[in-house]
Order: sequence, then C-alpha cells, then structure tokens
Amino acid sequence: MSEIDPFDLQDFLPYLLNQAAEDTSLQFQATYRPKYGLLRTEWRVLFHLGCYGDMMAKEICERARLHKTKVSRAVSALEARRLVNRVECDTDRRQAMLSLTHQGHVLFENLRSDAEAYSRQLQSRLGDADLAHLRRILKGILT
Amino acid sequence: MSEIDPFDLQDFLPYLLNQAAEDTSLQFQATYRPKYGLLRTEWRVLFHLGCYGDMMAKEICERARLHKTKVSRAVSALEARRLVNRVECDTDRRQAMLSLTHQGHVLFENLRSDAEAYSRQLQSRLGDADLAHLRRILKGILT
DNA sequence: GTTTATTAGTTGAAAATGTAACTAACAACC
DNA sequence: GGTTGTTAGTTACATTTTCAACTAATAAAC
Repeated sequence: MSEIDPFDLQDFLPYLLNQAAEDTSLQFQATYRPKYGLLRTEWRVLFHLGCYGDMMAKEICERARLHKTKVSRAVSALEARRLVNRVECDTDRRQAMLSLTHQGHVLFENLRSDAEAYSRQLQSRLGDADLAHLRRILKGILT
Repeated sequence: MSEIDPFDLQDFLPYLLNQAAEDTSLQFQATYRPKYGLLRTEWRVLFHLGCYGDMMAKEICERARLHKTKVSRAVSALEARRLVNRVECDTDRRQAMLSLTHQGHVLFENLRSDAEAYSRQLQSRLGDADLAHLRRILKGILT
C-alpha cells in the first residue's frame, strides 16, 4: 500500500543504532559468553570495577546508566561466583563498597584482552578516522 | 586496584553503541509507547510493513535481524489488535503474506510523523554533517 | 510413492528484564 | 527524641525474551 513512502527505516537513527549495537554486542558476546558464562550486565559491572576501581552500586548505576535492580542482581551473581567483594560502608551502612576479588581481577584481565582484540578487529574494518568520528559522535548523543 | 588501566570502557564500541542506542530508543519510545501501547518489536514489524510493503514473516526476520519467535509473537499481537492482516500463501501454505490493515496504516502514518519529528530533533542537536557521517559508518558496521 | 531433510512458523518452559513496593539506614525538621 | 522525608539497595511479581522442541508443509532422494 505504501511502498513509495519517503521515510526509510534504515535511516532512522534509533533503529540504526540498535542494529549496530546488537550486531557488535552479539559478536563480542560470542567471545566471552560461552567462555566465561557472564551476562551482559554482569560483564558491565565487572568492567566498571576493573576499569575505574572500587565503587558503590549507585555509582555503577550512574556511570553505566543501569537500573539499580539490574546492578543489584548482577552484583549478587558476581558475588556468588566470588568475583566481586562487598564491604559494608562504615559511615553509611546502607551502602557497600564493591571491589573485584583476585579471581575477579584475573577474569577481568582476560576479558579486557578479548575486548582489545575485538576493538582492533573493528578498527581494521572501519579505519581509524571513522572509528574516531564514531566515538566522538556517539559521545555527543549521550550528552 | 586497577585504576590506572589503559583500557577505557567509555571508548569500547559495543558498549558505546549500546548506550547510544538505549538512549535514543528510550527517548523515542517515550513518544509512542504511552500513546499507542506498542512494544519495540511490534513497532519494528509495523514499520517494515509500512515502509517496505507487504511481506512474509521470514523477510521481516531477515531485514530486521529479529528472531522468528519474536516476529511471530509481534505479528500475533498486531493481528489481535487488527493492525495487521495475515493471508495464507497459495503456493506454499506454511507462509503467510502480511500486510497492514487500514487501521494499521493509520497508526503507521502517525508513528511515522512522530519518528520524523524525532529525527529532526536529533538532526538539530547533532548537525547535518555528523548525522550523515553517523549513518554511513553505522551502515558500514552492519556489513 | 515413500522415506528423509528442510523450511515457515508456533508454542512452552526457563531465563532475564522492568516496575513497583518494600526494608533499612540516614537526614532534617520541629 | 520523634515525626517526616529521602536514599541505597533488595525483593516480588508481571512482562518480555530466549532456547529448544514442536507442527505442518514442501522439497529431495531413492
């Protein structure tokens, strides 16, 4: 009926971004999920602690733009696997400082090198210039 | 422990793309979900039929990179709401040709103009050049 | 023509996510 | 000190997604 409609879904940014995100996430997930059995949210929490050091759950929520329930569950799962440590905060007992255990740190290092390998692969596909552009523009979207 | 690690999550493309995709999708979803009560997958199916004309479920799966179960359920939901019509194929009765009903077409037109409005908004935030860059690069990622 | 393999699409159970209500701790005000 | 409000994080329940098994139809092999 409307085959000749000027609007093209393939150019609609939320759609396009989702496709690209899905694509790269799945590709990368394929390298770590079967190997380490981590969920995406768990992966993110692990990386926040690995990249930026110890922090509270709340800070992970803010940085990663994840809902607190998601973080709460991911932290529980990681704690159950002895990858993350939770130490109750002295000054405010509602909070707990999260950190990687030794095991968690080892896993993080492995994942990090996988991530770097995947990045290099993308880099060779897209080229340095486009990759830099892309990063800059995406960061602009996030405001 | 590893605060001084050179790897920065904020530059890791799968992560960055996910953030941006989530961001824009949620913003846009906010404009249509409360108004029309559509799920994301339903929205996509509707737009495929609206933008590219009638097709089988399989074709939607391929174009939208959606799993057949997701499409199957979205189509059922849209059919139940009389937005989509399903006509069994003559030459192969496993398949069915999907098309928008009149109602579905009206809804699509509304959504389309919302999408266009949202696009214009993004355009004014990012600028024409970056937007064009972004589209080109993202399409490159999708291979 | 009958067995065997594929393919389109559906369904059911398990996993994951989102939403809202909750607990427990702190803070602010009186 | 006690009431009220806010915040960090958890839990419970509904919705959505995923995965695997399934049905029904076609195609291929013999």
